[in-house]
Amino acid sequence: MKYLKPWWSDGGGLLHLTILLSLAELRVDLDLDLYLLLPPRTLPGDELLLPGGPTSPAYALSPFPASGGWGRADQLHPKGRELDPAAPPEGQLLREVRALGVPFIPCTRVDAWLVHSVAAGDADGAHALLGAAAASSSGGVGAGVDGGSQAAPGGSGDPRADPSSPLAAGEEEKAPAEPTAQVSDAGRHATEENEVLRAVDHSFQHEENEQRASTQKERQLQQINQGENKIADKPAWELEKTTESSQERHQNGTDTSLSLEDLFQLLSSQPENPLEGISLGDTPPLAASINDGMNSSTHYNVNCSQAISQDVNLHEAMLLGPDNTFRRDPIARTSQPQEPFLQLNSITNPEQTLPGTNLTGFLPLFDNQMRNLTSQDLLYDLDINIFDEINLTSLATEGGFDPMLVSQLFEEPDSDSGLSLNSSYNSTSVAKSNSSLSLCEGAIGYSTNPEDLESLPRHDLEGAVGGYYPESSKLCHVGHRSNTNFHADLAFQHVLHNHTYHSSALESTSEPLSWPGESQKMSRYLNDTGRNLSRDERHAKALRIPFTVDEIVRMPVDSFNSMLSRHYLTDMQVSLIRDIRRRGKNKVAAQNCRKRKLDVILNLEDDVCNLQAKKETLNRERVQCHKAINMMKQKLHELYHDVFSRLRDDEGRPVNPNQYALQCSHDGSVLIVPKELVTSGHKKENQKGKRKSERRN
DNA sequence: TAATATTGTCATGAT
DNA sequence: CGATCATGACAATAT
Repeated sequence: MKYLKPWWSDGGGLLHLTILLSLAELRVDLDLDLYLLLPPRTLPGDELLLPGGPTSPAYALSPFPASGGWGRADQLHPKGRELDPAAPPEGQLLREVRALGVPFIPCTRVDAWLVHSVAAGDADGAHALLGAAAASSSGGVGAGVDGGSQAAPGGSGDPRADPSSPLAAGEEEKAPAEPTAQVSDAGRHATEENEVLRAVDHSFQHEENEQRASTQKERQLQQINQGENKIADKPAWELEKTTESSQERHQNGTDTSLSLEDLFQLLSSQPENPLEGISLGDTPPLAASINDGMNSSTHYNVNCSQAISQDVNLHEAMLLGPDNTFRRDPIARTSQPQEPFLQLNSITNPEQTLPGTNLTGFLPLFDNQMRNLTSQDLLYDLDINIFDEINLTSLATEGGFDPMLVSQLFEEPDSDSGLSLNSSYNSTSVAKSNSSLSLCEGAIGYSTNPEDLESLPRHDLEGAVGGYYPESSKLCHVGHRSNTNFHADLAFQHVLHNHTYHSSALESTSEPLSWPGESQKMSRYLNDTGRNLSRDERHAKALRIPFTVDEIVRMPVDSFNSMLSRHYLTDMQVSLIRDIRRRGKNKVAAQNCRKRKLDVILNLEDDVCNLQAKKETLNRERVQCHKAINMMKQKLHELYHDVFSRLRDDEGRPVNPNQYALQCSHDGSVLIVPKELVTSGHKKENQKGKRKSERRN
């Protein structure tokens, strides 16, 4: 059981933000929700550690092995206090959600249920969600747009209504702190975003909606601040108008998007509401729901790993309709990856993170986020770090395909670190860390939203990108495009490249998740300028390349060529794609090369150390040998003199050792031989030995 | 601010 | 012959 650090774990209201965003996306786009909320690289058996910031609770999500899915709510157990004892039990919005009367679903519960529902075949649930989404797109979900809350903003909801909730028992609630400051802070964020998004959404401007949207926003903000709990039934056109007037909302810093209460209300009002019967402590309904789904539709009878892909299909069915021009590659259909390819949205912009989660302080922040999540904005990249580039692209979009503008972009002095393949710089070391980086890096997807298509000039669609994958330049939605076939390719490629050098840097880039601030590499992309796209990524955006840099680089050559042939790409696009691929490959090669060189250096250093140690050992042995030899010489010398001291010649006189020498014969006898004879004999023996050796040769 | 490390990119040759 | 890899060299950037 390991703990996974959530990517939004920079504390504060991110947990609540995630909840709200998830609920908001339920309304519009289920797959977005999954993409957004599925914890990256989370596997059954993992325990997800949700953020435990100073104002948000953290929970551990345990898998529910009985149903093969993710944990029931009653298996959620608080972990946050273990990490942060000072953390209050739950935030204001959670209390508000609980007070709605619908079964309370914490953030992780929503995630778990979504996975469970779709993956395990809860067709009803999926249909309900789709219905909600469809109704939303057609304006039928207008109910509750006001953002009114059924719960008292002060947390009047009974947190103990659901005994199974980990939040329920005996947890005190923290009162909102400094709502005014929170609101102003959120407003400042909204202003900053508005300035950027104004250019981005230039093509989406509808002046006639601005006034109404502004009025709505003001009203909603007022309701939020005053804690109004009523849910207004809004007509369909109003919701749609809200959707279309996202840009205007950005400008005003307020929003008319659905509140979480409305979303819950919406979900609860569905006749086949998948949430029915699902309570935190009510397991059988969940299981029944799953079983029903499996029985009612084999279409959803997919395993958990297929859920995401299936969800993409649902999304397409919802957004495009039967007569859309969007074409899915049949090969891609059949080659859906069997393993969950979890991606995350850039929705958790660190810059938008606020520590406070009190109601009045947080809702404006949520409001800001919701602006980016409603309708077509839901598909937008929320990372304002790239808005400058998007802006350029937007200009290109609006004014056609301006080569000058593109060339200017290409000539911009900012030569940020080129590619970012990670995205699997999955962070850095993946091995330690991982790839497709978050925050859009290396995983730039493109929307198939027909609204985006409508907003684009026709010649753009035909000339620049091709007719099959029209994407909005404003989009940086991770994994939104149905490139799941390529995900399999990526995985396969990753395996294939295992025989090559496994660069930690590469691994890190391959990591689908990078914790903000964790990697130095990350800081490089998320610098002070807020720029997080590499040069090639920006160029790709500028030229409206319908593929991510990561795809382009990692795709097998066959897939790459077929991809180029399948899409109508301009020469400039093809050239850029090939350059991106070449540079990406070379970057990886350079990383491998450096790693290899470093390893060689390290190995050489090790060899040097080993050889030095061996040399010292040999030196010591040599000294020992010298000592031993000297001792033996000394003993021999003493023995020699001892023998001669005892020898006497025929006349009884001592034998001079300088004139005679001792010589041992073959039969063991010792002879006293004059040294002249010994030396001459040695010479003769040496000559004989030489002759013998010469004969042998 | 200088020094150093890191990283991306290009050119080139090898596979 | 094209794609890819390996690597030295250079430049930009980060530390």
